[in-house]
Amino acid sequence: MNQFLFNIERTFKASEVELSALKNAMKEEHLKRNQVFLKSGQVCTKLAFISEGSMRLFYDSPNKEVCNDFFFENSIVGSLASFLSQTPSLTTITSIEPCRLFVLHRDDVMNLVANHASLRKMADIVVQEQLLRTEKREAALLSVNPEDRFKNLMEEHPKVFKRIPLHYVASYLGITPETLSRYRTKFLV
Amino acid sequence: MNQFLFNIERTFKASEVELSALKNAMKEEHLKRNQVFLKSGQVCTKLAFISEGSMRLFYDSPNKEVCNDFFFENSIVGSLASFLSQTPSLTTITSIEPCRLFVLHRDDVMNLVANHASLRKMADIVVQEQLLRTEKREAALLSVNPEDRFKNLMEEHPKVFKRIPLHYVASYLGITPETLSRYRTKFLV
DNA sequence: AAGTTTTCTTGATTTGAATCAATTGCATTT
DNA sequence: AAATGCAATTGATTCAAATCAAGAAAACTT
Repeated sequence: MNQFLFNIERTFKASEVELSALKNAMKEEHLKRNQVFLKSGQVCTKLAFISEGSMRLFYDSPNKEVCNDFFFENSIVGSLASFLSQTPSLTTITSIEPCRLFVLHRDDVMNLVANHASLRKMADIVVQEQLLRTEKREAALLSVNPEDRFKNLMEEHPKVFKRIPLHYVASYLGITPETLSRYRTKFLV
Repeated sequence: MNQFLFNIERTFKASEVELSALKNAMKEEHLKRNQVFLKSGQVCTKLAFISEGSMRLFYDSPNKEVCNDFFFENSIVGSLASFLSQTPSLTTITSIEPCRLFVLHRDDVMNLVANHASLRKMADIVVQEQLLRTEKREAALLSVNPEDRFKNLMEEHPKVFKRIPLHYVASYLGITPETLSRYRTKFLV
């Protein structure tokens, strides 16, 4: 949590008052491995700052799970689309490793952003980053072939391969676990 | 423009005052075929309501263009990520058919949403819809095979095939024009 | 209207990833 | 430590889409 608050103070020039308001709203929660944080169909009523651990966000469509994203310590997790629109989430979010979370409930978030300019700015940036991320991901899925997507991920986020089960990584890359396994032997040995 | 204002009045219960504020801020502009509305690298400083015509938003990466989305009359176009963050746009937006636009500049948008609750609500919903749309698209690109993506698009947005050059549609679907052509003969004849 | 360019189609071939099928490895449980 | 179940690898085969290569058909230009 301190890391989070420090980032906010530095990045958004948040005041003491704002920081303590934020701190008071955050409740510590723990998840074991493979526990559900948000189930698709439910409305997302909370966001979490991940202090330790890793999580994944995925579509659990009838036939197969599709892994959309991974989250590690020092990032904020939640279904923004559902959280903002208060409509049922299309995605499920679960822990991968055991997690220490600092949870913010929607009412508190709404109060905080309504009353504190720097926190409003922070919230806007969370949304912007999500928009940028999905825009890039869309383009990558359309224009980069699977093998290069693998190479890019290896280069940009090597820890994904160390901490995330590979069949989830395969799903994230849009390939089968077999193909991922072959890429690994092809490029690592 | 009237269609747009009517929608806003009905959906967001905007008052007379709010509607006329919005109306005053909108400037009519016309685009010929294949004219640029926003070039990648530039900051997106305006949004447009499309009154007539069609547009496309795409990544113009070095090797190939990747078409991310199409827009038709009665929708709002712009790079939200760039518009909100005021960072250079990753995407380019051009007209496909000749367009009649009603353009809103950023300063005006910011003033309108700061001063009018119903317009703020509208802006939030524009962002939410974008988040939902990209979330779904991501999942579709990962979990639906190209042929089914084609069939879904045929079913959900048949006008795309009538009004958009097919090589753009192919790019949107993540396939080559040749493959799209084969799907068409396979399913239509 | 003739010519030029762009878009779309059709066919032959290649290629890369999925699928099918076992096997091995690893970790959790008892 | 043995047993169970899940995860990852490896090999053989199939299949779907890309690529390569012309042509045909529209759509602009002059």
